[in-house]
Amino acid sequence: ENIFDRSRMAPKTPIKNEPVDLSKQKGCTPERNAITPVKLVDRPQPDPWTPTANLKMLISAASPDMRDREKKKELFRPIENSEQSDTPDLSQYDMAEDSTVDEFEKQRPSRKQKSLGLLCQKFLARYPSYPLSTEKTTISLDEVASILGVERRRIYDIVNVLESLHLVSRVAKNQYCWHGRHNLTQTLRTLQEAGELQYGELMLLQHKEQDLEYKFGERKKDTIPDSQDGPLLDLSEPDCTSASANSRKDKSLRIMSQKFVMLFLVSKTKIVTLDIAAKILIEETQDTVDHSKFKTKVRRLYDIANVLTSLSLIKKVHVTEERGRKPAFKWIGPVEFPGKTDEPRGHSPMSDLLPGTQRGASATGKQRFTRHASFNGAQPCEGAKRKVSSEPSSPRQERQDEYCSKMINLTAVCRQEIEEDTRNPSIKSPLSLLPVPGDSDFCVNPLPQAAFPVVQADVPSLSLPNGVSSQALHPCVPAASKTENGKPALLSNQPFLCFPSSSLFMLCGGLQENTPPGMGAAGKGSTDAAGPSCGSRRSASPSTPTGHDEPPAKKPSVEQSDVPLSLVVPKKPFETPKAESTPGSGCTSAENLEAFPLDLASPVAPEAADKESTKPLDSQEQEKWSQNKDPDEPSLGKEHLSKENANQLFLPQYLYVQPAAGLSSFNFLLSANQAPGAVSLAASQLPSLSVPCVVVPSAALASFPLVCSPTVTSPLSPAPEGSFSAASSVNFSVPGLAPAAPVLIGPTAVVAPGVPAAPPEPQQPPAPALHLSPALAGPCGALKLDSPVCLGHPVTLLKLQQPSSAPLTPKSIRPARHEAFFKTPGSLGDPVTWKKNEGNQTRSVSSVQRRLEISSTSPD
DNA sequence: CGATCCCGCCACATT
DNA sequence: AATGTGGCGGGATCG
Repeated sequence: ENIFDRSRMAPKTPIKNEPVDLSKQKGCTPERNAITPVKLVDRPQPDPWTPTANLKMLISAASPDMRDREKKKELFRPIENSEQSDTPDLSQYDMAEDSTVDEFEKQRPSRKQKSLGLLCQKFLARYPSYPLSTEKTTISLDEVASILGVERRRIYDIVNVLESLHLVSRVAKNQYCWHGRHNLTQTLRTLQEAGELQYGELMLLQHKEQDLEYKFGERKKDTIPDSQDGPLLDLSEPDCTSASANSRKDKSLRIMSQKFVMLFLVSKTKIVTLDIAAKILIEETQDTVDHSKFKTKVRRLYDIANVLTSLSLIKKVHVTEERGRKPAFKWIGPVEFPGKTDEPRGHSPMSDLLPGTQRGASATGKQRFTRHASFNGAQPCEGAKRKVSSEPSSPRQERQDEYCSKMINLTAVCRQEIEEDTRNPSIKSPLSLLPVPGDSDFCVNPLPQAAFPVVQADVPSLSLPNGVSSQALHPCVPAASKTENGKPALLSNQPFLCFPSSSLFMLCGGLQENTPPGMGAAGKGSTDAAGPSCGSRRSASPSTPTGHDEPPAKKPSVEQSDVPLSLVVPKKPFETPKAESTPGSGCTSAENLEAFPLDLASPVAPEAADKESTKPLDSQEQEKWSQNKDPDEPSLGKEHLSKENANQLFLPQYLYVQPAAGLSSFNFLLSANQAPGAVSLAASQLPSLSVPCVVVPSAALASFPLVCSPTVTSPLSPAPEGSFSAASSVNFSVPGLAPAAPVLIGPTAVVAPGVPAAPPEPQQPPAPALHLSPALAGPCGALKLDSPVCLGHPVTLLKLQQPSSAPLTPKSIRPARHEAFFKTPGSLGDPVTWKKNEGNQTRSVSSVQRRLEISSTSPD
């Protein structure tokens, strides 16, 4: 009702902002247009009394939806968009005018009408929840702001949150790409996994203390010299404050939003009180926490909560604790994500988003440059950039990591009594990794690379567990398969294991190229197997893949999952905390996510494949990535097998990559074991290159060439888009990487490919290098990679450090965490292997192995 | 009076 | 320097 008033009023208000210029708005995509026919009017200036009022009016006039909505709903509640609207408007208008006009005073729009929640609903109403894959809808901030009648600032609030869930991705300045909820499930799954890592323990405890927070020890990071992880984590966080160096921005709403969501996903009760969330999010500081800081945090949480409420993911409730009632929110979105779910990266799932925008990188917070670097690296492809001129991305990338996390205590969360609902026992399962595929084009983002680094690490750990899980999803996969005997198999199951091989595989497969990303959607996909095309991303179906969140089974599956995992799982309660400190790992969660896609994709992929294969739906997707995949493998043995496999993997196997086209001379060797990470990275990042790979059993590198198409080809270079996509994955593109990453390996354990390594900056050679051979580094960086170098080392792993990516690595960190989890007592076993530094990763591996009981020895 | 959270200043980033 | 982003918190409203 008020609304109307508003409208009328509007005219009067003086405007301040107002801006509205429609001019620019261009539009967006066709779809959009269709949807919203109107755009807006004109008029800007007016004389309105209230500032916004006029805008609103305009807006309303313009978009039917909005209006409806407004009226209808009050605030939050979900909206569906309906479109019904139109008609009414007119009438309204009229009405409005008549009546109120003067009163504006009274009526003022009431604060509620201007609430972010309502605004968000309006925003969401403008776009389809499940847009066709085919087109991408672009969103112009200016346009939307004017249409909705709000200042741009408010739109940023909404978009930032949506971006954290991958419902949109930033394409360029002032431009966002609407993805809808297709990938929401995947995103949530990823967040859940990340959340478990970070907060899992806490949750377990939850009840125990409420607030406890432990501090996680100090993060350790010690080991890691360089990188990334450390930094991220650790530092991370400061939250704000200081600003200083790290970008303050990094953290931001986006990250906060992801963390907030993570808390819900990890919580058994699915209810999180604001104060607890705020404490957790504040991370470190808690103790100290200034009251003001806390207050600010809460404020932000309200902002996020309003958006999430509009998405119908949460709802407000109150919990009564000892002290009394406290405001809280309950998760009402999907709870479980069966293993997979989507995967598909086909479309562009989140990964896209992530990478593209910012997420990817990350790395340290501080250096922003990195971004650039990354870009460079990544970019090579034109593709990437092509799209937007201004890409946004670069900059932000990093942020995420940053502070990842510190995790904290959440504990409390659960316990309280909630008013509304009770608690559910449910829960989550564990971890699976996510598969996320990346890809996609739409987003364009160049930066994918970053991500993967992390991945590896993580993956391993988790993965297995679920059988389900699998997240695999990914596309990647299989191709190669076989490389070594069994390995592949392994892959499938285990995440980790797989990597190596998988990665390779992927690469190989990829090589082929992918079709151009863009291609039509449908067409390409065709088969999986065949599919070289991987790239395409999307093939087809728009929605299918993931299946929307909704439908999916959310819960059902859930339960199952948990159990299985156990192995790896995280649970490690206390230890972890400190142990790993997790520095990095934890943090990254968000990033991870992002990262995941990339990485995961590869590694995981295998698994995914399996599942998928199983599943019907995915077929498409599968296709994509799979291209080659071998379904066979999937086998399912999953766990068991995997273990075994794993072992195998760990064994000294290495992969060799030959130089391929892209790289020129790049040769890689990966250790099978760790490689994963490495590999993955590569894959992810680089879109372009394809490299032939070979795996070498232990020693002999040379010999086998496996797979891969030697040539690469990738004419197109899908780089940009494709990169992730399955196809992409396949290829290695190294471009970016190459430089950055040094792939090389260190003789021993390397640790980390993932984790540790991450050098902060690309540019620098990573110092981290812990192991890397210096030489390599240099070259690599350059891009050029000299392969030779690498080769030299016997063992080695790869690590890529990417320049930009490097930062990314941090994400990897996560893995570390895993380690922690894993960390078993014994892990230390190999001397060599585990170095401290690497420890993390390595360790994790080891532990894993252990779990697996692997005998593996060290390479060589 | 506490819970919400709009509003918009202003710092930082990108053009 | 202009413009895009978005942290942040005062203080107005709501309940």
